[in-house]
Amino acid sequence: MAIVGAVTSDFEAQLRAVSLRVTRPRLAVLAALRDHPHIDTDTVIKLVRADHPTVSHQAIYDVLRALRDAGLVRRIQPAGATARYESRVGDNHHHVVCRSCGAVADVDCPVGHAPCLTASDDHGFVVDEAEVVYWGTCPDCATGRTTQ
Amino acid sequence: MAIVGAVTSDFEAQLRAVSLRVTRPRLAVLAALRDHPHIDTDTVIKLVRADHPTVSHQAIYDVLRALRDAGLVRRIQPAGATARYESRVGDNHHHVVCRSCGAVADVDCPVGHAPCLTASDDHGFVVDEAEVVYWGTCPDCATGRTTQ
DNA sequence: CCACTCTTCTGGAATCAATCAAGTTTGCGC
DNA sequence: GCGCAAACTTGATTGATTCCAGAAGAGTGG
Repeated sequence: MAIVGAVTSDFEAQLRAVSLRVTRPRLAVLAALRDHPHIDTDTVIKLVRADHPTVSHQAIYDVLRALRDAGLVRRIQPAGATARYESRVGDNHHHVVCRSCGAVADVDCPVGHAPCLTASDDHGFVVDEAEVVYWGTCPDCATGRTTQ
Repeated sequence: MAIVGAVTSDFEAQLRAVSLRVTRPRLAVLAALRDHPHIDTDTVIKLVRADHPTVSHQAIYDVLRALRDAGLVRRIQPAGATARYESRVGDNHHHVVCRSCGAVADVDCPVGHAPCLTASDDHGFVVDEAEVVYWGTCPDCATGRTTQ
């Protein structure tokens, strides 16, 4: 598992770069986010416990919050769904969400930096980001309708 | 309060138009939504109980769901906040949300019909709506920072 | 290499929005 | 008015998330 080792030390560097201590739960969470682009909290807990059964759910919440505050991960929360996290940050991309199964896919932002849209009337708000959620039906749900 | 009576009968017409029974809780919820453009569930309960103290919270949730299913109100749920409802529907407008106090304001959509944006790569999804949330700081929080 | 300190993690309880279930009331067509 | 189905009341329950107190561990200086 030389590759895993190499990637783990990469995670370590990421953590040290933002002055966060390097702990097993944090490395495991980062690995889970690398392998699953749009992952919800519950799945993070399951994946982390596959390798480290003793990790508490509170640790996961703490880690995710710390990583979010440090800017290493982004939290997305489509209406009516539980929070999801993704490790792709910094390019201001958007998401397309399936109404029936909740699947999420990335959509590149043509502009690439925030805010990529300007409001017609901002009511005096200082807008720094425009978040776009495309709602629709994913290929699986559209064709087969078998997948739930 | 002749005006109130007139508006109440307007609500009554709205309900009948979508085959919903006219009940006091429903009229009270519609009145609350008319007076408060972006209202959360808890505030709806408080406002309705000001006039009808016996109305249960379950009734409010039922009414809001029925009105949403009927298309009379829209549910918006910015990440990290509780659900809010608005009675302005049908014009596909968007919202600007304050990061610090959660205030919401309407932003007109230049296109006016869904979907107003097209994804650069839709991953095979059939997109029917593009929801835009502008994140920023409202005038109160930007200047005084007193209103928190 | 060891001790110290502060951050992080563990385990458990609490909170809050929202939903579910059972029984009662009520709008509205007849 | 009658009766039925929709809607409401009461109360319990779920599920995601947060709070709290004490234990463990990471990083630092000796």
